[in-house]
Amino acid sequence: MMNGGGGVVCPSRIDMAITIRDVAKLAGASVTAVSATLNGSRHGTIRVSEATRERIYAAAAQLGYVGNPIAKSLATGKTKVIGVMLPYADAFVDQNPFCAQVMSGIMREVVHGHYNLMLYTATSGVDLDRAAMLVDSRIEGLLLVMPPKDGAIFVKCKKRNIPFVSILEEPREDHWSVNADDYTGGRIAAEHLIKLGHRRIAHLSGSVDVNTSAPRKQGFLDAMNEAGIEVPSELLVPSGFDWKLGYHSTQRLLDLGNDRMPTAIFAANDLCADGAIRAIRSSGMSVPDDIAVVGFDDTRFAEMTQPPLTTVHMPIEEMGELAARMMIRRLEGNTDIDPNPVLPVSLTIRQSCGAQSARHPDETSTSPVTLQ
Amino acid sequence: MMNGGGGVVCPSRIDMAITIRDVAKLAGASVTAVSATLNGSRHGTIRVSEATRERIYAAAAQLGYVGNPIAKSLATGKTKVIGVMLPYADAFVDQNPFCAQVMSGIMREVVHGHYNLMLYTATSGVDLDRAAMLVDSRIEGLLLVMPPKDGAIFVKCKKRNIPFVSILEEPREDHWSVNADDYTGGRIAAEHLIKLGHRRIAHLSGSVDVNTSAPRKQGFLDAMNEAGIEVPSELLVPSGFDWKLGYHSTQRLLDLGNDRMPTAIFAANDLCADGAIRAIRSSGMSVPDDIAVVGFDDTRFAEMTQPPLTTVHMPIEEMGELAARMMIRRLEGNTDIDPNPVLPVSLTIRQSCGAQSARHPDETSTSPVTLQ
DNA sequence: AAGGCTTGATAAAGCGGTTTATCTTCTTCG
DNA sequence: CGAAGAAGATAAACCGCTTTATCAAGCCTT
Repeated sequence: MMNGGGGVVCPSRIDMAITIRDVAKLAGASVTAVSATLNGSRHGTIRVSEATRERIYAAAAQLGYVGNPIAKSLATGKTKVIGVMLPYADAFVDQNPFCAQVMSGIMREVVHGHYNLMLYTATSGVDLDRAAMLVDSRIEGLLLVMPPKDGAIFVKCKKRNIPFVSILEEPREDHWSVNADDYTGGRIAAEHLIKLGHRRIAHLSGSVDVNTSAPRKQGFLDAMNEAGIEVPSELLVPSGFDWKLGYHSTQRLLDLGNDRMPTAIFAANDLCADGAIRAIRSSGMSVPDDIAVVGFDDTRFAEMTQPPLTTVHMPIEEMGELAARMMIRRLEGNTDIDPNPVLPVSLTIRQSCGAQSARHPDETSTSPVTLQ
Repeated sequence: MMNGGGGVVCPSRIDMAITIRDVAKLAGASVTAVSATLNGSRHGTIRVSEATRERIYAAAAQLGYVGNPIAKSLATGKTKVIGVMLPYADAFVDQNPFCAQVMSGIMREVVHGHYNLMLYTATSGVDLDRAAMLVDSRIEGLLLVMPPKDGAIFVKCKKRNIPFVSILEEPREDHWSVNADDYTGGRIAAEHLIKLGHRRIAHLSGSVDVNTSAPRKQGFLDAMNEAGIEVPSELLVPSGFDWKLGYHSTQRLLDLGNDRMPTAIFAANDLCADGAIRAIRSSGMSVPDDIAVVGFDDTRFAEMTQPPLTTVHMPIEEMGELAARMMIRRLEGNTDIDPNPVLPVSLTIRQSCGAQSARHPDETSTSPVTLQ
């Protein structure tokens, strides 16, 4: 022994946390034994007797040992961290609760699976793809919320060999994704309005570079077509996911005059629908009496419009949850996973479509009717 | 060359990324040289000639070398990761853009400082303090958004020696925090309403366990007092930060009858103010003509109420930004930092107070008037 | 009694970086 | 010309943990 040969051993590690060696020393056991015990892993040849284990637990407790996840990660190659990439769109993220709700779902599942969550966002001026460069080997997998079509980010993930699941991206052969049935959503919105007797129904469509816009529109058109109703092009207004866009688009519809104006509007999403409602009401007309409005998403915001919004319900939190679960199962070697689940949508009926009478706002949100 | 001598070198590390050793070998330099070069650190005795550096850069580029942050963290003791702890309150987080806006600010600064962001949230059923247990040595510092009063989380951070900055927590000797001037906010809201001729002004106060509630109320009371206006207790209604609470509290005020009903309401926050507006309008009265309403926060949501909300402006994103900047500066050894900054507030005048006439909704939000 | 399991335990080799200590050369100067 | 310094480079220790060999008994077997 004699403390020989080893050179200068730092005598007092200042401000250093308790290490596994400290525990081993105090317990009179080997580092190996401590590691195996504390990880509960009956590893290969490593066996620890009950007595030793007791001493190790006691020592760990006494020292207040909390391992070092960084060292663990380096040794195991696993970080237990999942990344989430959020789109940046100022008003969108701040005004639309969609992302917040997706995050709620993701968070729940991530915590449940004992993972941690690293957040990435494109900041103004820096786009999603550049933000993707920040993604490094700190994370085991990446969840992409509403990624841009064919973004360079996919290429980067593949090159770095980081598995990813995107939320709201058209299902693709080589991508894992979680989607809602936008097409059917468009259909049931249209069918509902048709059933209520509407014939002149307008659609405010979402921006073309967002994946959900096209199928929602197509579902709407198909339903109209099947009902034998022709949709004049003046009622198909390119709009967007912002309420101001919805407002202006609707104003244009109102400008068509009494005979050509629609009696109902199916909007790209809830925010857009809200814009429509505002435009209608500020022109002195009533929702739903003069013009009915149906939205899409059924975010928390939909209960707050006046009147409360009838809207296509997407299971938003569930989508976040599912994406996270798929990722975790994949990371843990489970191969029995549907790579492109499409979640069903339904119709949440509140007052903006006229199918349900107006009531006090605090009652409405608690008991909307759900169809389909 | 001959690939000789090295003993059993694993010939094909499957799925392994390029390491610093690979670069060194290809460049014909030492690992030390590569590390020093790539970090730009002219470390103590380590000098690298221009020629060698060239070769190293070339080799790194050729191999597509992207270091391993985990290994780096283990070696340096720094992770370049900052944690953010968000409060969990379902509707609150999902409906109120406050947290989203704070996060925007934080994110901007974190990215700018070349840090990464780890997100923690209390999930339903698991409270903030339990969530704090998840906070481990992966992070260098923690930002707490609206932490509970005297939460166990503070104790834990201190025990683990993790520096933290909280956003919206009463300034305390031993805590770093970023706050807005809630007290003055209460004052200017009251003063504004008084100037507009109101005498019977009600206050819907926030829940007592939130730090901002008391000073906002006190500022309001002091301003009223200084103006020589007494505030009957029936006009001081305990409410909360949810619009439904605001709705119900306001209904109670309306039930007081014409002579005792307030002519103006100062609400705890924007959401609560929205509830007040709804209650007033659904009882057939007008905002601001019958009753004026002023909110607090000036979140993005304030532009969306009908009529658009006059509200006390808090620099929300700036608060997030500042908290993150304080943390980063602290982590980098800068000691010249005010540990308890209080940011000034102002009054954003829109239509709900009657000081500005109603206009089209899309114009209003772009040009609100700012006072103070 | 020698060999074969099983049980309990450990030293030591990574993981992929950083950083210290040491070692050549090559200048430069008294 | 010899010594001191500077420049350039590197081996090896270390960060804290996991995991693979390897070893030492103790207990059966045949």
